[in-house]
Amino acid sequence: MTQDEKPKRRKDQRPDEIIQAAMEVFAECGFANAKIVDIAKRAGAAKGTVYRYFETKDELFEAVVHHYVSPMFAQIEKRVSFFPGSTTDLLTSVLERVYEQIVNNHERWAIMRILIAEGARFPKLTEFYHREVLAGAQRLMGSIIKRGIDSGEFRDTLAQQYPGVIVGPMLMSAIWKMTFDEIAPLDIKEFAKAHIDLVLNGLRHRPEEEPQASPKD
Amino acid sequence: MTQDEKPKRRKDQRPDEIIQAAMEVFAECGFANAKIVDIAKRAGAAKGTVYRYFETKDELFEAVVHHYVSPMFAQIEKRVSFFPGSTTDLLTSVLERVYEQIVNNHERWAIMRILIAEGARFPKLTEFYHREVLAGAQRLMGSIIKRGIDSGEFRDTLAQQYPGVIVGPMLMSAIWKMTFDEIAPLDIKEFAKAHIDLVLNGLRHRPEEEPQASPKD
Amino acid sequence: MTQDEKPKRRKDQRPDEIIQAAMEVFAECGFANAKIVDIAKRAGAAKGTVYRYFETKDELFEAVVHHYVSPMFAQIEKRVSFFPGSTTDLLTSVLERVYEQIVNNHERWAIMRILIAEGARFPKLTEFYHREVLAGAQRLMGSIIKRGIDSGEFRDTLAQQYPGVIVGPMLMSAIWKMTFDEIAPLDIKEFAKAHIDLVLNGLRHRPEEEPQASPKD
Amino acid sequence: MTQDEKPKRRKDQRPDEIIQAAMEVFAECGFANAKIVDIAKRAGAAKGTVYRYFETKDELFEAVVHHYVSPMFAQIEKRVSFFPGSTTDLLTSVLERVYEQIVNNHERWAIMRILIAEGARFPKLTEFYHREVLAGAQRLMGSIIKRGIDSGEFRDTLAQQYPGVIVGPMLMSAIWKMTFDEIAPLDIKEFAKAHIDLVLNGLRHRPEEEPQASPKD
DNA sequence: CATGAATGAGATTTCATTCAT
DNA sequence: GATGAATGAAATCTCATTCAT
Repeated sequence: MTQDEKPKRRKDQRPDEIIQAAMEVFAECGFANAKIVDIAKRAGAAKGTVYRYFETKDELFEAVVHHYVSPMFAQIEKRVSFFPGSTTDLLTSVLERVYEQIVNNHERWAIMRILIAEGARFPKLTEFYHREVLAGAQRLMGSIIKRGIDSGEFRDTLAQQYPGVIVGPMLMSAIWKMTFDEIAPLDIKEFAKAHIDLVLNGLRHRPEEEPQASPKD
Repeated sequence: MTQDEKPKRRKDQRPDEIIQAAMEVFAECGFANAKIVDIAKRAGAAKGTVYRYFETKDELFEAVVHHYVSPMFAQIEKRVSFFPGSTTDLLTSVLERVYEQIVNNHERWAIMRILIAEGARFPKLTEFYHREVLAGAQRLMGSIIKRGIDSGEFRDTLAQQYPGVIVGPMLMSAIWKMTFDEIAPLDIKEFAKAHIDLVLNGLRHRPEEEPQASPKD
Repeated sequence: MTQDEKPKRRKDQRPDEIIQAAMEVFAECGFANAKIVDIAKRAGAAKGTVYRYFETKDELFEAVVHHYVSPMFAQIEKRVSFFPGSTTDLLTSVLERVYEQIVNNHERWAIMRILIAEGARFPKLTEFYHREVLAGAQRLMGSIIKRGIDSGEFRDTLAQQYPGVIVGPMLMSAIWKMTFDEIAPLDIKEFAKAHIDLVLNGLRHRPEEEPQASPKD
Repeated sequence: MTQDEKPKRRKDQRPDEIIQAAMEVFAECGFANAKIVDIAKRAGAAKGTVYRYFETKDELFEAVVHHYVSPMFAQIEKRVSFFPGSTTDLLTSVLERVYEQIVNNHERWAIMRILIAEGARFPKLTEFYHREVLAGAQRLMGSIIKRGIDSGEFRDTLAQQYPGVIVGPMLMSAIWKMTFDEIAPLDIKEFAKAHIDLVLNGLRHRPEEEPQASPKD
């Protein structure tokens, strides 16, 4: 069936508008406290309209996650493979980019917050999130570290298998922003600097050590 | 005929039993999805009994937080000031100890998870948590790093002012345990090793550099 | 297909239907014993529907009071000022009219009954009722008596300042109707006669007396 | 040890103390809103103690009514039959006495207020109240008026059969005191004066009329 | 398609009543 | 007898979901 029989006035922006509104409301209220009415209102629609596109609240939440989560590290991953400079520069650039997203793409982190909170109720989503985001992040970090090891810049550390030790502070800063920032504001730029400095120094070879082979002394 | 069908209730355990049951249910379901009936049942009591001790669900949650949160870093902080060895050993020991708590004191992290999720509804609690736990953790980490700098072991880094970059991975592992462990199990021991290795190397002086803050001499 | 199976709901009758049902149930049960479900059922609606229009039971009660209370003496007051006959006839007519309302407008008196019972919980409503009904009644009675005094028909009595002494028996009969009528039925018509006779004789000049307040002596 | 740290409970004051406390709480809150706990506390006892003496809240309320209601007009009735003076004086004295009770015996009127409110739930009590109080009041008033008619002081009016027209304003003032006094305070003394004046004048013969029932001669 | 009134399951909360100590 | 912790029925209120217009 062709889709242009009836030229739609709005094409079909409606679902997207709703997803966006839902994202906002979920981010503000969490899943359980978000009310469909509020989502509808924020999308400039009526309650019933939401149900034309999403059968249940759960399904709407799933749609939100799918919509906002997909393209996070995939993009970066590609650029990484063509990055010309040193791995130090690469890692710096990647981390800086992600920190920018913490400041700018508030929503993405909000999703993680909700999954942290109500993951038990959405095992499928949790898995999806893991597959789409976390696994990607791990792979990305792992490959960067490997690149550094291969190039002789980085030591051969366990960090390669546990990239969470690299990423962890970012998660912390994101959560802090969302939860404690009003009580104790966090200067993300400086935090990022501190983080990158720590991580790079933590990964780098110590000069007296032999590159490549780093037997414990 | 023995009388242990109904285990005797000592003095006034009831509130504590309820708090414990509540902790468990909150940890499993989050705040919004936890049902008072379930908490009561798990405490071996009836709905109404919960309300004898806690006027509202909110108040019960507050009690849970207050009960489980108090003595986290305060203890460690004292021991730190008397630690005889090198700061490297000290930091290692502290991190290891906290990682143990991630494995053993599941509940404490569950509280943070709920606060992350519903902090907006409990600003007082969020503040309380920050004051009792996070501020302590920051102070602790800050003082350890300062000790290392003063002793000449550590570089004078921004990490001193942003201890979150040290602690971040721990938070990540805790959240991972609670949220993604079934999908992708995390070996906390190894993770801890990777973390400690990264952090120590990240903080340590690189030999070619001049120690920036030599021990006062 | 017939269309009268379900009587059409015109525009927005729902709130009014609910208010009416609520009035009935409140009148029968009092405020505390009235159950929202019963009100809803009597309005041919479901529990939740009541809450679409009235946020709380209290608010519903307020709406009931506001709806049934407004135009009680205000109307009469206007007609009074144009009444052509003697004040004796006027007072007689007014009292008769109000007695008719006791018989016919059961609801209005029911409201007073509830306010008497639970006034403490609804100070705003009590004040509203006083302002809309009682103050009006007092003003009305006061002005009628003054008219009679000015015209020389009535003595200049304290009753002018305490019109409650005129109206009191009406209140009594209304309460009696609602509370004791099954035990000892009251013939309101005769009661009214007795009342009017007593009051008129109580107010009238005794012939041997000099009219105490002749028009501007 | 001193003797009365714990005041000795003579015989069994307990039930009476509870009844008194209940009276107070019922008067303040109405029946439905009165809580057994509060009654117990005010009686200086524990919840359970109330149930040693009164099986249910309803029964307690009945006891309260029985206790506070019994001896209201019976006493007066006897004194009336021996009153030496004129019926005018008698009626004046009776009304004055009852007005005093409005001011002093707040509780008795509170009972009526509750019966007005929740009479439907307590038909037995309503009947009891009617029998003990209202019927008595009617009889009393009826006999006084008859005495006045017989003595030639009063006209032979319908008021004899509807004594509510005499008593009505008292009820009104009592209700006013309990419900509207904070909004518009009522000077009961003056109100009583106005009432008595109206009633006496309303009952008295008008001189030009032939006494319809002349004193036996 | 869009709407929002209507629904009712389900959650919280209250409090009369019971009963072991 | 007295106590007050425990109980659970019953009421209020919320909100996801349905469906007639």
